[in-house]
Amino acid sequence: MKKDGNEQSPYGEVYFRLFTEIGIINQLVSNRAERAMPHGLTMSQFGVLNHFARGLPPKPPLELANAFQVTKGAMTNTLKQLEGKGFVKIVPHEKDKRSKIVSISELGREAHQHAKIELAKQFSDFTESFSAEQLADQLPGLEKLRIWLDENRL
Amino acid sequence: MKKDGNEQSPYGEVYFRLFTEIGIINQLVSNRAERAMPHGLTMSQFGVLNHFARGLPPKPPLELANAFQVTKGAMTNTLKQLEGKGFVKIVPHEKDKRSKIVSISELGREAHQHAKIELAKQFSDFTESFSAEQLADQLPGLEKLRIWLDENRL
DNA sequence: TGCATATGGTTTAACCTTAAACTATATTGG
DNA sequence: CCAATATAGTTTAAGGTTAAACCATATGCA
Repeated sequence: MKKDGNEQSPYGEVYFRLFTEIGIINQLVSNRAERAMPHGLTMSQFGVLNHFARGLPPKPPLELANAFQVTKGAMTNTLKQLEGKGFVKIVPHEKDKRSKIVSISELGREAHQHAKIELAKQFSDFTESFSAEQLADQLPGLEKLRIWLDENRL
Repeated sequence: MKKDGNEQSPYGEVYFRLFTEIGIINQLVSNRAERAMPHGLTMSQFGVLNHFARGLPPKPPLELANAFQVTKGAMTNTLKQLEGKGFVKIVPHEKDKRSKIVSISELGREAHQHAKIELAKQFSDFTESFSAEQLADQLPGLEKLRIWLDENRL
């Protein structure tokens, strides 16, 4: 238990390094992925399409904003782009007139599929260099972190 | 080896999920960390201070831009902020008159130390919930990914 | 019922990042 | 040596994000 700010404490270093690694990986992966996106999709837009394409049910913008950890304003913008491209449908909420319901369109499903193919191409050199087992081994630990961080947001 | 765009292939799903987890964790961690930053520091600015505070030698802006995977323009901005706060010193490169050399100042070291303390506070609930071993176990695999992605940038 | 407060969504201003144009200095090859 | 090209850094415009102000509708409670 270090008492001053020198903070060379082994434990502090470990979680600090872990988050640093994750930050760098995220940067490098996003960088690659962005460049591969078709239809002028941003990662945020792809994220929303992917959410619904995975089979999750239609939901209001606010729920999407929470799911993706962005502000309502950011989601308004993302959805406006997607709607403009015809990739999502946005209809008024039947019970709550303040709210809306977002769902993916057929065109949106096609765009998502296309985007996944482009992503697979963009990462083909990666997928050739790492085995599925190698990657799968990392997943449970990361999921634990993600779930905890998600349930303990400040 | 799937042939169409359905892309439900187990392998595709694994690396996709891995990157998704990393993206979410990064978002949640950045969110927390941003709010804890003292001195009006952004994460980018803290990153630069941290780089030098870890003992790495003075270097030109371009090297920093490469190290952090941002454009030269972004680094120009980050360094301008840091210089304005007196946290880094920027002097002309002696041999190459196009270039400069960035180093951390005493004030910068103090700010970095302060920031690390605030970060530790902000993540105290996290550090109480995960053991150092648990986190350390994740590191080697992530480092492998990071190194590969860094060496194989597009 | 009706007013106070909370909630969903949009808008605005400020800020950060990128890509690309631009300036200044280095390097290269004829 | 000098013209062509490359490199370091700055600037600019466009776009995304956040926080906060702002509507409109809901909810709670006297």
